[in-house]
Amino acid sequence: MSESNERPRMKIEEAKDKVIGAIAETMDLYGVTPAAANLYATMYFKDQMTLDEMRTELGMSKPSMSTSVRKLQEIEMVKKTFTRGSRKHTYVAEKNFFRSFMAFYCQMWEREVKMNLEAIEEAQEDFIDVIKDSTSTPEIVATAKKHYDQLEESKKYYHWLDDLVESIRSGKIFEFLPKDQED
Amino acid sequence: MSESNERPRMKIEEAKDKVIGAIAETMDLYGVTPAAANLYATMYFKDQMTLDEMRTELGMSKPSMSTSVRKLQEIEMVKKTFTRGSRKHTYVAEKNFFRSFMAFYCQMWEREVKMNLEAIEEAQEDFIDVIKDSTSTPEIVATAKKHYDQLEESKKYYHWLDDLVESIRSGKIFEFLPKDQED
DNA sequence: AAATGTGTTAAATAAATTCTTAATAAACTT
DNA sequence: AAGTTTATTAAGAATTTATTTAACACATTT
Repeated sequence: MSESNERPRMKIEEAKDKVIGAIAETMDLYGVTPAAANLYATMYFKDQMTLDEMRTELGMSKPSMSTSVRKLQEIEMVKKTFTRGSRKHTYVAEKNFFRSFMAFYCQMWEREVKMNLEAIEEAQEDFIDVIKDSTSTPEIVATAKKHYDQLEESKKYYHWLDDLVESIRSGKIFEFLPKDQED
Repeated sequence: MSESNERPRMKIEEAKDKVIGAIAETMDLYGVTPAAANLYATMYFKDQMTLDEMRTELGMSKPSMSTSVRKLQEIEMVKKTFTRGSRKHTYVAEKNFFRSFMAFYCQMWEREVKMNLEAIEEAQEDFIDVIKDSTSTPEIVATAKKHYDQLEESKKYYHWLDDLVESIRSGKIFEFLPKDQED
């Protein structure tokens, strides 16, 4: 077994760990738990993993792996695969960062656009009511109008963000910014 | 004072609160503390604020406001302004979401590109050493090569992300995706 | 120069989140 | 159909993070 090829084996592990550390560190700035971040980074170098393999590899509990892998599935960074003959579920990490980027940011931005535009529409209606209200003093009307206009202006941004999402989803953005740039 | 224009005044506050709530909720998904998120959203409807005004407005401690506003300055969503005659520092919220977007994501992505590319370069050097190492078995060499190629492929993504940052910083992206789209 | 007002830092408390152990449910095998 | 394996859910423990209170430092004014 130990044919003294221990050193290169160790070096491979160290090299992987450098990348795993960097990926995990950036990921948990993305609102992912440390366990999920480590898990994804670990899976990045594996073909596929079962929950038990994850547990032994990361030295954590199985439920922790279960919830982490589910979170990663939600943001489409991990997919469940069908492995014939094994009763255990197997999971594969998305290794194409373009797809991870698309899944993560489009989901996040769409949510942001939806939530904020809804709030803005409601608020604008309220401001209009105040402007039309005869009991409002001129000063109050002026304030309402100012806020209304500010919100109206901000909508441009949310529409732009929506366009950005669409151009990423459709792949059109890669006509503007090619994937394989030379420099 | 109370000329029975209480109702429109209240309605304005309610309308603002709807938007403040939405902004704050999306913001703390961005790795900002609740206090900072609420603070920014509150400042969004104000011309400028001092630390004491923030404290009374949000009902929180002054150090909390101090650290929050500093965090917001770091991501360039708040700027310090010079107010003649007042000893208190005054702060203004960035109200142009395009600029906030630019500051926040460019900073985050640049950091990510830098960190991960550094780790990748180091790891790739290690993999090359393993490949050249005479004590490495063919199987180990194959593994090292596979990982090396996977990292090489991933670099395309980071270069693309870097290009994206550049096109946002320069404003070139708005030639591709205009700010004022009609639909 | 002393004193007041303002902002920041440090330590401690409070709150929230993450992880684990234990129990339950589901699915597959014999 | 019973038993075994696997995954999930629920509840509890522990760590981490956020906020506050208290002390400090700085600056400005008198």
